[in-house]
Amino acid sequence: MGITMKDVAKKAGVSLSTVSRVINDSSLVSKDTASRVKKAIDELDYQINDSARALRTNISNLIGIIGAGMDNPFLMEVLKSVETEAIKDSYNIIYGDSEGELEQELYYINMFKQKKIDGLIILTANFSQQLIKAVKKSKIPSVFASGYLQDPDLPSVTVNNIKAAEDVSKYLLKTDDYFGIIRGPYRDSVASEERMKGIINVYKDNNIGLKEKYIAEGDFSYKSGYECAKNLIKNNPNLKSIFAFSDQMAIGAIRYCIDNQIRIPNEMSIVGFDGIEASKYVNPSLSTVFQSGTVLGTEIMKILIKKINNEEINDNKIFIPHKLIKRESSR
Amino acid sequence: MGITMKDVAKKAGVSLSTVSRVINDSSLVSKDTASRVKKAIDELDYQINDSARALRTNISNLIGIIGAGMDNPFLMEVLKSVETEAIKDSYNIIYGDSEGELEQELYYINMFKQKKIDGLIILTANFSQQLIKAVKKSKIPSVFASGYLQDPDLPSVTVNNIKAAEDVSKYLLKTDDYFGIIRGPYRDSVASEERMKGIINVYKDNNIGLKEKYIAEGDFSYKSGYECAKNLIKNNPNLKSIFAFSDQMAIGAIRYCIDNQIRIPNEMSIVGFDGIEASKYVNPSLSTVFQSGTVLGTEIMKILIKKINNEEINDNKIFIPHKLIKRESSR
DNA sequence: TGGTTTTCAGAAAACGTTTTCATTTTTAAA
DNA sequence: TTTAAAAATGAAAACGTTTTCTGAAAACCA
Repeated sequence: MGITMKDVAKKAGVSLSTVSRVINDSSLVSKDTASRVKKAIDELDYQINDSARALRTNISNLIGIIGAGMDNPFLMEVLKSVETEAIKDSYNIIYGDSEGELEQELYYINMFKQKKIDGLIILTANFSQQLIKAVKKSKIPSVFASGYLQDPDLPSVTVNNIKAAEDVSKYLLKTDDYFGIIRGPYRDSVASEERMKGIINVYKDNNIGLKEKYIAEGDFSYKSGYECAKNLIKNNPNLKSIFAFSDQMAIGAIRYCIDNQIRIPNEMSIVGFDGIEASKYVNPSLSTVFQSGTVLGTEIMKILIKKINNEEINDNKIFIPHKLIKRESSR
Repeated sequence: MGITMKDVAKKAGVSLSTVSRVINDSSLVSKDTASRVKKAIDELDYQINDSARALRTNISNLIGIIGAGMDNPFLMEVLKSVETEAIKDSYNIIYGDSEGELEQELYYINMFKQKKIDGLIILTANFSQQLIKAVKKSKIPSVFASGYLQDPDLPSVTVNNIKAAEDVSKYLLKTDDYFGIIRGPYRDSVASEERMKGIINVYKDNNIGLKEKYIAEGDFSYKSGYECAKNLIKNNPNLKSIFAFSDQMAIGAIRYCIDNQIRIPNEMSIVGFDGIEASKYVNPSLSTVFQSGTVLGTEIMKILIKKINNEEINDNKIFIPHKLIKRESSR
């Protein structure tokens, strides 16, 4: 088909080995021949064949990402950041959307294994024990995002969900006796569980009972935020505050209040989570726990590349900073 | 390293060729041996090596996407849809974010060529003539999204930008003599130019002059929407309506009005473009031109797969439907 | 000068598939 | 039965790299 190393070798009057060495910046080739080879490469517009190289070296320069909930701007920011970091080391991102289904996750792991990916990133809001097991079994260097992992072998990079939820809880309980919670899905939800833990901590510290009826289960979407707000408010007529586990759900909740003439923040305080760009612009602007998707992505790649290169990792449980930002949607 | 076809062959007591045939569902292998081979594959948990296969067949089952502006939820929806379609045909998506820089675009094209991608999707709001030329030169089956392409060889899938802009213009001119425009970047912007054309058509039909001062250049972000609204309103004290070329910019513009006690829609009508999910939930809810990112993605893949398979394509300029949705942000 | 090290370059094997071609076995036809 | 055709299998080459091993040339040292 195209131009191969053979053509370059012939044109430059050297052997295949030499061309290969030039391409890989091997030291054991003289400047003279190196430049001659480079010239030939340029003139022929030679492109290396990565399949052949991958076959021979068992290195694909591919990093797989299994994601879900990509309608979430925060995860998007992470994805973009990961890509930006990856390309600096000449890694390409190969992306699969599992929609949170285990079956699909396993399917992608399989595909990615066949593609000989060098590293794997699990970028889903939830993950099940089976997934963790499958990732471990695959032996692919991996990093989990968005939830603390018990397993000491598997690195995770995430905001400190417990601490962040504590911050929000303390803030809301300053003006209120209790607050409604719009959490993420129960199933396999690591991050949501951690945040619940933080809330429970603060409730306990204040000797308040956290009742079941304060809690609604959403799926991080605008729509579920809207519905959950409706349920919470109906079940708790005196409710004055809501903590939603994503900005999108918080915005949905705001919309419910607006549609029902509930004034924010006078009659209802709403706090979100993530600090997506939109949170600044919605009306009322949204109080939220800011975390940087860009930082998250960068940290993920840092640790993943270390794993790929078999470098020492002193700490494989990374927490990225978070900050409670108070805006118009809360008192 | 791992299990290879050789191991399977040995275990099943057949030759390499036979194993290969079983894997590829070749008809010329007896049911008996086929099931024997399959059993061996299962028992050994054999995984094909895609590098080797790609080397031999020159088919990678990889589709490259060069994207930009992935903070735009609409493009994200397209990306997700493309991935969902692709996986149905066992294609994996390999994604590069060019940030709209030609240099990076070319870099990715190069990388992708080396990876022997089977197809290429250009998913950027803007594209330059150089990019088009480079794509064409690469000989990779390609599809452009989000702007009509002159070149008869290159397929494009997009909303009918001219028509959509005409719809909005007519709508706004019903209650107004003119309106402000927050457009996309001038540089290489195909979609923005098309929309401007639509606006100009309607202005001409109504014998109105479209003045320079009605136009502000944004970059599709919330922030630029905010800034552009500021400039437009300052330069046109009597301005009553704004048409923004993305929902994000429209939401930014809304925020500017709110911050400055300009009542929407009484004193200012605002119409966006894309119909992202958030447009329903913001306050006031946003009038916008809805287009389906999912449909766009599906159509892109349909045509791309045809190109990859060298199938006849009767029409390689596809327009997807759009619909002007009137909500609270406009009269 | 002769010998030793260092530097540079080539030959050839290997990576794991697919596929062509040849061969054997089975089935069908006579 | 014998022969021809069809079906099933195997051997081996090929895809385009990297890398080990070996050898030649150049540089260094005494």
